Amino acid sequence: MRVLWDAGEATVAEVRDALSEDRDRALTTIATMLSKLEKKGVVTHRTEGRQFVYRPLVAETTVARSMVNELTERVFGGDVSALVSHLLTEQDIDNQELQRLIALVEERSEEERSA
Amino acid sequence: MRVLWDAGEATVAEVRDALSEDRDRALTTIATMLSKLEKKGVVTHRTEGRQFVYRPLVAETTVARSMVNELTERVFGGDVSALVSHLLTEQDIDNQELQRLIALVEERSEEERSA
DNA sequence: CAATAACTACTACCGGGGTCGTACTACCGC
DNA sequence: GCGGTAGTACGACCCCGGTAGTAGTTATTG
Repeated sequence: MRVLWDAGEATVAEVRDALSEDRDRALTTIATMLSKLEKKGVVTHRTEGRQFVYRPLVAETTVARSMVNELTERVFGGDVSALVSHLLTEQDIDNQELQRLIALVEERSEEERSA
Repeated sequence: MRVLWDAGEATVAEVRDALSEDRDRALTTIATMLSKLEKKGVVTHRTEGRQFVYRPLVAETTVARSMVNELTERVFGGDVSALVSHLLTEQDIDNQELQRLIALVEERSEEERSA
């Protein structure tokens, strides 16, 4: 998952190490997960010595897109504005964050105008 | 779930009817779901005649908040701006939608300034 | 060369969400 | 009063994601 996105590729042990701050899983747990992910087609591996080096097959943004879409659909009936509105009113957003959001939206607005 | 949010309260049959556009489940399916939801503490029911009338116990915005939080955490490392940025660049947003977003952000910005 | 360590393969288990069938109960119409 | 029906209770499955143990295989090392 995330580890592979960040590292580009990694062995089972490397993935486990990268995840070790989170919690300690058995090595076989990681190996099983990676196998299952491979069976699902989202990662692949090559053999290097006697280890497997795994590599993601789907881009992080692709997954992000589908997850955001799913959430927008399920929770906000597909209305992106409703999601943003929720963000602005229900989520904790400090002033600094708000400034960044304004900058983002304005930037996008610029692009749109020149397009 | 959603049906109860919308209707305020509903019997098993009403929930099934409201969901029937989606797909046809057996009545017992709905009843089981509602029981499980009740055991989880998110809905409750009163008895009216020989039917149960279910009512949500948690607000929709509460659930929305936790789901959005979870997504923001898992996918964007807790960075709300990253989520919005993703929305602006990766998701399909038409001009009209963008205008609404701008209005929303500006409105929020106003409130912030006067606070 | 033999013991051990490093890895993967395979299988199992658990919990949770979703689906339903069967059993039970109480009411209603005749 | 009795049969049928409307409705819930309970338990059974299935699938999936996460976790891990055990077995088997290959390399390493003394």
